[in-house]
Amino acid sequence: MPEGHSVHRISRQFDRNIVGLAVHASSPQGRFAEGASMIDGRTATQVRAVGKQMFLEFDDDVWLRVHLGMYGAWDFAGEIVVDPTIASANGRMGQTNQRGTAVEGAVMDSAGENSLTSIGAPRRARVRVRMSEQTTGLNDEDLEWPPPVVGQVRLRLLTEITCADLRGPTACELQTPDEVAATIAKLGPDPLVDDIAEGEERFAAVVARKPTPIGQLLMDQSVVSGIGNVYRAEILFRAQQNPHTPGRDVPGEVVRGMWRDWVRLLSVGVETGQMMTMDDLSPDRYRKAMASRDDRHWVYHRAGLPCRVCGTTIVVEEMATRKLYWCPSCQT
DNA sequence: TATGTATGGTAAC
DNA sequence: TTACCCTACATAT
Repeated sequence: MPEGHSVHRISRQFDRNIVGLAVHASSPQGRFAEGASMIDGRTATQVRAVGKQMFLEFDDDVWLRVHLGMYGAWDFAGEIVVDPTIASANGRMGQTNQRGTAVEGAVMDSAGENSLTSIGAPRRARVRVRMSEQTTGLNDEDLEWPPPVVGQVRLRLLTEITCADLRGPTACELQTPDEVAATIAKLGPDPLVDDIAEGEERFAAVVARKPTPIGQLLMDQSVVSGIGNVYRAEILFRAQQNPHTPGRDVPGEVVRGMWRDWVRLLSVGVETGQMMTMDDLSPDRYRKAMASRDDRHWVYHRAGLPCRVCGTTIVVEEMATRKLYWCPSCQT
């Protein structure tokens, strides 16, 4: 369930647990057997996340490109270094098992949001982690090593102590350095990869000459990286923009404002693991939001419900084959 | 328990 | 334009 923030979080986990180590690679499902055999035995040397794609480099200029698509997921298991920000976003993560034998170091309790966050440094814990917005604690059956393969695992990467399983990706392939560069070159700016000011220039320049509706441009990964259907709807609402306005007709300062908003939202998303788009509310708007319903979004998935700001019914329509939610009154 | 939908993108038609 | 990847979750039964 990844928009850009998820991929950057996954990349962090690879950086902490895989990079610098030799891996045993396999394709239990069989569909990436050839690629896995090419990786097998090599050392991971660096990881990069750009937009919704992740690139993992191995010895001898062998790169793995992964795009999770809609269903893809990485599951980490074994003894992993837990990112404190990831731990803080998941109350159940790092839970000790009943026997209490499998956990090393200080681990947060089942209530979450305590020790790991406050320590501010990664700790080792033996856990099973789904790299989306949910994690599971440790059960006795998870102690088996290597972990039993469950379901369709396209690629398994094993170090001495860590297991990373990839399921259901849209893309999982090996690339040469030139191919990696070409793939990245086709992508629009990513606030966590590119210089913020340069990214703003690139984004604004492209939007300024496009007749395409701004609602489509925000989803176009060659225009800006990492924005998906949720962030698109929310950014448009926060900027009070009609999704149908041609890019070139959106005031330049508004376009730049949307980039800067994405910079902020992505940062929040990476730190919290959640697409929180109602963060910087004015006190008045905040009260209204809290009074209406326990939800994280302004308009996403709220078709038929009253706008949190003006009460107008939120509408849904198809744009670029995806559902677009917006407020016809606030977004003009 | 079964069904429908989804945060994405590519390839085949 | 459609199939597909083949998971997770919400909702219906």
